[in-house]
Amino acid sequence: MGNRCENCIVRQLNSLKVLKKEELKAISDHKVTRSIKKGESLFSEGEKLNGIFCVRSGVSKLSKISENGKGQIVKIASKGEMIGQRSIISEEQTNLSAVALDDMEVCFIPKNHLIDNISKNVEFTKALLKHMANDLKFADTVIVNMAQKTVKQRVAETISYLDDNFEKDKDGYIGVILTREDIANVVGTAKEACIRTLTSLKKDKIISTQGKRIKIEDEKALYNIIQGI
Amino acid sequence: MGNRCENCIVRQLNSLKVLKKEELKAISDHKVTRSIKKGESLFSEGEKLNGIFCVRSGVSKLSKISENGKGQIVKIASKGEMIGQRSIISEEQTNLSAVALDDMEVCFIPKNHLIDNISKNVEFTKALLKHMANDLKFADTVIVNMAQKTVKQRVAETISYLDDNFEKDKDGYIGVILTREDIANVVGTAKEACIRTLTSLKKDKIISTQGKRIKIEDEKALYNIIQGI
DNA sequence: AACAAAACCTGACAAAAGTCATCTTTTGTC
DNA sequence: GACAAAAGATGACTTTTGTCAGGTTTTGTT
Repeated sequence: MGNRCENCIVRQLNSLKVLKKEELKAISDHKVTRSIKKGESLFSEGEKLNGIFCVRSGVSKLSKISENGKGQIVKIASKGEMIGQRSIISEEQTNLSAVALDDMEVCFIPKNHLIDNISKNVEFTKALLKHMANDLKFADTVIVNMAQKTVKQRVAETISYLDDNFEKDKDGYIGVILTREDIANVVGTAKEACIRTLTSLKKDKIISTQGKRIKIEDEKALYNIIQGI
Repeated sequence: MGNRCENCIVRQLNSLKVLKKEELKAISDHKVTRSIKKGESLFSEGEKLNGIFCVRSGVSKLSKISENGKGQIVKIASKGEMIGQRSIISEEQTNLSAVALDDMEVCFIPKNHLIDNISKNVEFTKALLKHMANDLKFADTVIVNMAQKTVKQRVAETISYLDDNFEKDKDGYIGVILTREDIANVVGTAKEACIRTLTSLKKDKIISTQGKRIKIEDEKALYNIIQGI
């Protein structure tokens, strides 16, 4: 396997970037690169993880199943994202499931090599800490949105989020392809309500679609909807 | 001020417990103990904090105002809780407001003394990291609940949460006194819907109330409601 | 290209929750 | 203890969202 962490561009995007060359080498010697096909699962809720996944390419959804059986997507993770850090840090089974939305390439980094670094390298721990602080802030915002915004506002917000955080394709469409049901599961609503909302946004020329692909046509109007104007 | 951190019981409840005696002394020399009256604010959304607050007694609500003007309570913090850590770690203005629900006693610990410890003491950073990982897990659960549970389930969940996490008074009532509106703002619903739900729970002898005080009468039934049974 | 499976869409209706208006009770203060 | 202010409660009505049932289109596979 010629993919050394030291040379991996993905690393620049996450907390691993603060590690020194030797530390990265140690990790690289023990990591395993895996290919995951669209629809396959990286791990499931309740599993005990033995390490984290670093996404090299492709996109994964992280979701949690509620008692009533509906799944809630809590995060869409793509290139550079590290998946599973939280449960490694708190040393407990994972509270989320991860499923590939694309064909993916991920590196699996065994737990003990990370824990070594957490114990020895304050910079790394600090980087993780900052990252987690940001996740937490984001989570607070999501809670407020869930609690107080309408389905339409949340759909608009989700589209805007995807547009901001993932590259667009050649035609200007948002580069992550989600089914309507997946979008509904991000938004926290029923598939039908999600479809209806998208239809209404299309009618108002705020977005356009082609199959599952979505393009924003009127950014300002979308923003106004998010704000509830 | 005779209250030295080294001797403070509250410290046992949070990440400060891993600090060594000398480190605590340094913090203690620079902390300021403050009394905050019921209804007063510790800080407001958007403020830049110069340190964190460690709660010695009393209870505070941490909330976020959404664009439509409604407040969402994200956390109820009581004895031992450290307030403001997140924004100190990510070095940005706070995303929450903190208001006292009780008369409170808090210790203000200036930022630079904490940052010292974060940089020098890996154990402390690790403790913070674990704490934040737990907060994040909890936040994920709240997101799912908000997205997928009914108001009744969420009200029940909130009562159960308060019952589990705060001491009860002599008569067995939950020890945190929230207004109906505050409960609604935790649950993410309107005051009226919250009141109606509590009324219905009373009718079914699942809880009883006396003024603002709430007592759980039928824990099992409450649990079933949370589960949507 | 044909087919099946999956995903998408729409209508009709039911349930949940929000809003407004009004009244009652509690709380705090003089 | 009287009073005003705040909080609680309830009814009537509207809006939002969920559910079910039925179609259509897209996608992937052979």
